[in-house]
Amino acid sequence: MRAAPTILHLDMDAFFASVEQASKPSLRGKAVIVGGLGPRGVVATASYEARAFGVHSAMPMAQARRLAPNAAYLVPRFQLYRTISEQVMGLLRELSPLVEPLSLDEAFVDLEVAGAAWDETSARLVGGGLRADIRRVTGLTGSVGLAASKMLAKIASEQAKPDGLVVIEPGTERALLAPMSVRTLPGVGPATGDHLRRAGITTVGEMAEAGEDELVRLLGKAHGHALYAMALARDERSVVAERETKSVSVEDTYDVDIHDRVRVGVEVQRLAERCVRRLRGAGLSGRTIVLKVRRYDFSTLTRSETLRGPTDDPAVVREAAARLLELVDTTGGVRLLGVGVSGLADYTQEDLFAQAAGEGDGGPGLGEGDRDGEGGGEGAGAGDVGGVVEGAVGERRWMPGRDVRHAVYGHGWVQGSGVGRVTVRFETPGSSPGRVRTFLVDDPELVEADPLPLVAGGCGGAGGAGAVGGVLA
DNA sequence: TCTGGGGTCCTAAATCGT
DNA sequence: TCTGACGATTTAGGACCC
Repeated sequence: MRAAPTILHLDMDAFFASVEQASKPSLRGKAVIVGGLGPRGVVATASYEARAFGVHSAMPMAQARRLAPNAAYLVPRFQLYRTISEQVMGLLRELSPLVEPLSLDEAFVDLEVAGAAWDETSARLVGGGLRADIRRVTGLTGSVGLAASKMLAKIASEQAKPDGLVVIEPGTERALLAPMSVRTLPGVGPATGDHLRRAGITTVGEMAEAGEDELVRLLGKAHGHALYAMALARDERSVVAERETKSVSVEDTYDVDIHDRVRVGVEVQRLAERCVRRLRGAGLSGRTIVLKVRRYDFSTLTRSETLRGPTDDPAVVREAAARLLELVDTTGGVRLLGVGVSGLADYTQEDLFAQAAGEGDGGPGLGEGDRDGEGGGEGAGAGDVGGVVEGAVGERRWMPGRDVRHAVYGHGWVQGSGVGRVTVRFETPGSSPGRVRTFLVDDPELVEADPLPLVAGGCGGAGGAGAVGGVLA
């Protein structure tokens, strides 16, 4: 292990919720909950104000509504989050070329290889400067952890939250870790945590005491060895900038279980097509097709088939998925269906797709495939892409949180809609909290709009992140 | 009103080739 | 041809992460 705290972990604070608060002044200081709004939605992110009510990520939305009935409930806007995330990652890459994003709101940075930091003082300086830059460029706060390994840097940023910076000094690691819960270690989730607890092990110190052989006996070879090393604060994993994709998949949970076998088949076909669109958008093809079925009782099964060679042909994937569906019993109903492709290869078969795709989805535009599927499972299976969905009767449904523009009142966002009306609050990131007005859902003066930059001046100091302003403008 | 969506990695059993 | 050993690959499931 290195001798100085030169691995940095950044974790943006309540990222999705914070972005929404930054773009909607009336929500600042309020409980904001972002997640799927359907009957089977779960919380993606809760603002710190909402956490005070006991709401947290992965909690069923229904439970969140009971705990915080007056919170603002919004659907995620991944396109916007991606844009902000790019700005932040751009700042990280100014510190070092070795940046490993873990998700939209988290990343590791190796400061040592870049010579950006070499001891505690210089590391602290870099971390503080980064936090200031993030606030200046995005208007948001992030927490920074600095330590000699990935695991410890991540634990440090956890302790720093919210809006802080923590350095774990080399030499102090084991003493720091010893009293902590085993659940602190990466790789110890609910199942492993229970397993260890039944063996009388609840803290990291007890794990280290138990010894390597005992952990291997309890948890298996790979897991046992890995966790024993972690318990001793040994973690040699390096920061890796580019990790290649191993699989691509799409799945939908339906608002109500599907019982009709024909309908199940139709859904599987659409999922297969969506999956291939994403696959192609990434310039990939794959050999193994996987069908995933979650039944009415939440039991989940997968069936897979490996082809002779990689494909990105929608017809081939559709047919494989259909064959796999024949292997599963869906009586009783299904709540989720998914289609995935793994065993990925790096090439695309140029012309096969164009032939098979035929008309309908506008052809194989690059990057296009990445845009769909993120609005959360639409129960009726409507192919929702933006925030507005055409209902069966041709009536527009406005998604809460969506940005809109009104010919007279200007820029605002959808606060809620129902019984033919839509309520809009008119405000922008730079304005003071705005007023609310209600319109008919089909008011022609009301149109969808793109999000505005969170900070005046748009792309700020993020050198080279030229696309940012364009997307937001 | 119980429990999302997109991934990664590991294990174990079955299967296949030599 | 039968039997066995051994490794690689396929398949299914589970745990974990954000």
